[in-house]
Amino acid sequence: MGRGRAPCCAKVGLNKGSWTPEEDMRLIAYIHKYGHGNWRALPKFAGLLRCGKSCRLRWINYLRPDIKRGNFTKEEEDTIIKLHGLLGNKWSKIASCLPGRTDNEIKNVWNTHLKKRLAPKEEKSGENPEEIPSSPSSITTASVSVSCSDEGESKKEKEQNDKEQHEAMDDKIDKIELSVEPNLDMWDMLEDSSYSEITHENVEPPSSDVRVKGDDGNTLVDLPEILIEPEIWNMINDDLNIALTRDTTAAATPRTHHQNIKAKGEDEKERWLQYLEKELDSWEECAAATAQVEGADPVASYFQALQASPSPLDILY
DNA sequence: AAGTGGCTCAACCGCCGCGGG
DNA sequence: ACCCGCGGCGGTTGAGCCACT
Repeated sequence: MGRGRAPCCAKVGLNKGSWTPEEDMRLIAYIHKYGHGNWRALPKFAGLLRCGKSCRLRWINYLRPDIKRGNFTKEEEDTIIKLHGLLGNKWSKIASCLPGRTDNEIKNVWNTHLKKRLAPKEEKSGENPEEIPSSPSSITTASVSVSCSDEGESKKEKEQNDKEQHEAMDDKIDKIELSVEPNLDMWDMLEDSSYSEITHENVEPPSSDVRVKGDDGNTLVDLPEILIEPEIWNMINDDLNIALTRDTTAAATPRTHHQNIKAKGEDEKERWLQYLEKELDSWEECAAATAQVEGADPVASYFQALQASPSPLDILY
């Protein structure tokens, strides 16, 4: 603890453990519509029985649009190894150099795979791979030009940090080459669609740009942008593909999460599009219905409807 | 088929640094 | 100068999965 501050949230009455699809959807829909200016307050406004930290972690490590799924490539592993040699256990810094990968993921990969893989070499060479090289000589064979991004930072901070990092690196090394993919700046994309950070001083969330009009042309209700932007659905694309690949009528062979991720293909994409269209209709129906009731929550209505008519999400979990 | 041990990874925990009041 | 709230980070945990016996 820092200076005796209170816990980030009152633990009593809050959900812990694995996230349910409903919680995921609530978080996605809320963040996509209102942003996450205040993690502490977010669960309250999103109707989630989670602490802010849990929401933040779930978003950053799993629900973010630019998360890359699947196994690490050889290039990515090499990058991690090299950067770990440079930076040590600075997982967030390493992650910033691997677009689509999270610090948590990298940490897991290091602890479960790379560390062990390097262990035999360490025994042979007598070196400890976890130690940050004390001198540039230990990495003289490499030559790196790193393009890192710290997505959570403001541009000013980012520039400053980048400068400091590069200066620090320059002190340690001459030049190291890493194959780093071009940064995927999904945040820019999201921010363009009224995604900017907000504070939650008022109980009422800000109004949306997205509205549905009634037959008379009057605005009926603010809708989550999930209605019109398929990109947001990509966040859960992989998981939904799992559901869609299952044969819901026959006794399909159960498949693991990893197997399903690998099973993606054109057929799944087609079926996904069909599901998307169907699902968007569901949202519109719920939104139209809740529009008749002042203060009604379209998200809540959506999930109430889901209980009556299960979607692939229900099959998935 | 059942038991078991190892592995994976999502999630939690506690601490730290920063910035605002 | 100090206090406090918050976001972020790194270490750790444990449930679920899988391979092997």
